[in-house]
Amino acid sequence: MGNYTGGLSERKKLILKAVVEAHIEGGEPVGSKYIVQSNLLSCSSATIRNEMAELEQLGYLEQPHTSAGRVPSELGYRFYVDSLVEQYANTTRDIVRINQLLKAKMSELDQILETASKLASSLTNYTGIAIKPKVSSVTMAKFELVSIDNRNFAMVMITSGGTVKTKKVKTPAAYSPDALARLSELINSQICGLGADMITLPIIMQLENDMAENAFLVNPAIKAVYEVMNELDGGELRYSGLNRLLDYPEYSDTQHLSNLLGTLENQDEILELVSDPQSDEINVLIGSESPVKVMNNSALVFKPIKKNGRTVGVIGVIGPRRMDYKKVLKTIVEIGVSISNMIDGERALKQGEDNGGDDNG
Amino acid sequence: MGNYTGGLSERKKLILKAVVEAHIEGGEPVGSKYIVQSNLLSCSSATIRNEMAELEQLGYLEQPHTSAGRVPSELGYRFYVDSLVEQYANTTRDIVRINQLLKAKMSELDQILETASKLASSLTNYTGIAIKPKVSSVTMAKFELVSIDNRNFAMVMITSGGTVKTKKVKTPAAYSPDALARLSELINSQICGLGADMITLPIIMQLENDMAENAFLVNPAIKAVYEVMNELDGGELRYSGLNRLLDYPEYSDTQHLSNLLGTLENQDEILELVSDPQSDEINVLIGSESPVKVMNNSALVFKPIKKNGRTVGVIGVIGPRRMDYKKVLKTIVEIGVSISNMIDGERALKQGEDNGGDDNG
DNA sequence: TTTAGCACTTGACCTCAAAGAGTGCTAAAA
DNA sequence: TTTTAGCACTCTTTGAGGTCAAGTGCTAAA
Repeated sequence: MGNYTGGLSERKKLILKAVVEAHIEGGEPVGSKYIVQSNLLSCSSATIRNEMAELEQLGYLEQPHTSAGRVPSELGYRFYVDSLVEQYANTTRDIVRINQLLKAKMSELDQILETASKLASSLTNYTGIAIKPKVSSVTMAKFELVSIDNRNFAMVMITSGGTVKTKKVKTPAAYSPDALARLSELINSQICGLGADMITLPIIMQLENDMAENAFLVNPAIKAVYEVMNELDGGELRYSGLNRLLDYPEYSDTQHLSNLLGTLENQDEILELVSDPQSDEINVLIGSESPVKVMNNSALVFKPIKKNGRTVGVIGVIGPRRMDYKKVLKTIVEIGVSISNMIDGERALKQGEDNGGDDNG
Repeated sequence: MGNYTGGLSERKKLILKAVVEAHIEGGEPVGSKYIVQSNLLSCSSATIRNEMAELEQLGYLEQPHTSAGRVPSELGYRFYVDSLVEQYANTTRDIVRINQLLKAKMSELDQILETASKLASSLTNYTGIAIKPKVSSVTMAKFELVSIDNRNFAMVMITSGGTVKTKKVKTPAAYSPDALARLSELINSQICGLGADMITLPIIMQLENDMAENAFLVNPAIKAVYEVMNELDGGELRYSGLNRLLDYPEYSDTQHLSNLLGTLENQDEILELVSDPQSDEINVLIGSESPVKVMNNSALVFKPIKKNGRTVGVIGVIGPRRMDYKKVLKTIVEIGVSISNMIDGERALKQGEDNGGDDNG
């Protein structure tokens, strides 16, 4: 990219940019006169009108009705955002402040992400999202079985990613402490390192065999392992600042807002959306670029959070299509870097092994 | 109560009930003519008008403006609800279906409550809430320390209530397996059974003393304990069906809706509200009966979930003041019973020490 | 290629009158 | 004493009509 002009004259670009920014700010169609007043250009409104008519024909602008000003089309936003992305791809300034805001009692990733989402929301005035996304190929690194009473024990699992999960297991019959210790031993030696799809029936039968008269403990335990793996696989999705949606007239249509809220709550669609990012850096989905229909009038900006090259979370914001992309991109990039610094200790940006080389624009 | 008439003639009660139900259904002021048409009463509209005028003077009805019909006042709803509460206080039927709906992959209380909230929302068409409420006097029953690597370990804590919580602990220096075992031993003997406010400095210093050269492990561990206790203390609050709020014109005022969403998201106020129920059975807060100002036009119906006499959660719904209390009360009671059955195994309804008796409706 | 000017279109907004719903009150009926 | 019919009154809702301002497209001149 870099010098790719997109087929637009320099003046058209300026006008397009002016229209987009004016519309983002005001929310209303932008007329030729307004552009002239902002004197970014030295020409008359008639000239602007001609240019705008062409921009409309090219698909960058739209006209709600004959005598209204112009509004950016999806393509218009896309053009605008692409130019911004170049600009912000490698921003790392101003992060000090965000670092400070995030630093409060943060130790677990979940908490970091949730706080980050709140932060993103309050800094941008849109709705923030935080996701612990679908992580395929989770394996277990370590098990510990903790007795609660002789019919219940807690299963503590540490995944390859370092996440700790616990699950209470209720056994069909009373067990002895020895049986539990033996089970722990076996699971640690047999199951560790396996993914969900590698724990097959033969392995389970072998376990039952090895447990002899305590075979009844195997099934509930394995079930717990499965459940945890699936839980991790599902991911968790949290929003903050949902009420900020209401600040924008775009969502004054009750039906539309209702649909959006419903979709957001359902989680599945959104999770799928962000679990499969196009870029490892910042992603921007404008309107119908998102496969979720109800988001046709909205935009979604998000950024995967990586640790040692693996995606461990996502942060972002959701808002109207006429989102203040400038502010949002900046904020999300900064928060992203800040989180990376936090969870990776010093070496925040390690050279990716297969992430396709360099990323300095 | 039972036969307490509330000072109203039987006819006034009938009229009040008719007005409330008509308004709940239609959302609009109810005129005298409408009441006549529903022929629950055999008298003319003029008579109804006289009665309604009196009901208004008594404070049970309100008139939005001179030539509109009547709308129930808060007092009117309260009267209506109180009569319903009598009716539903001991319902236990129809629970079979709810039982089935809840039975999917339910093992942990968190999951049960969240699913119950969704269920409540979809059955009533209002917004469902599920809460693991503020539980003061949490103590720890058991600790287990699981090594991750020589600078990190996971702390597994089982509370007096049987909840299992884990916390990752990062140590300021590398530690030996022996040190960890020793720490585990000490914590289990010293901290178990203590509440958050009983872990005092002398105790911590004693621990450090006992750990000798491994004293550096004590502080991070104790910090983790504190964090878990506070977490439990805070409770967790989940909503489902937020979009259903939009089905009601009461929330078409954007500003109002925004405030409500903000309050709901903030959690603190709502948690406090439901953590201190007036009744162990079903609670109904109508409009300004709730101390949360933004809920003046809303109603909150909730029911504590008890296990062995201790409150372990809350389920309920939030909706407009003109809520279909009949349906909601029935639904919440039924879901509540269903959950109780589930988490208590067989003896779902233990003879309350102070819950007062039988319940075969 | 740019600009000035003008006719035209369109949604936003205001006013006004009519319609409709529901009341309170009075006087007659039960 | 209670209920009912009838009527005048009040207030909101709705729609038509008219004005206004914004912004355009187009033409002709610079």
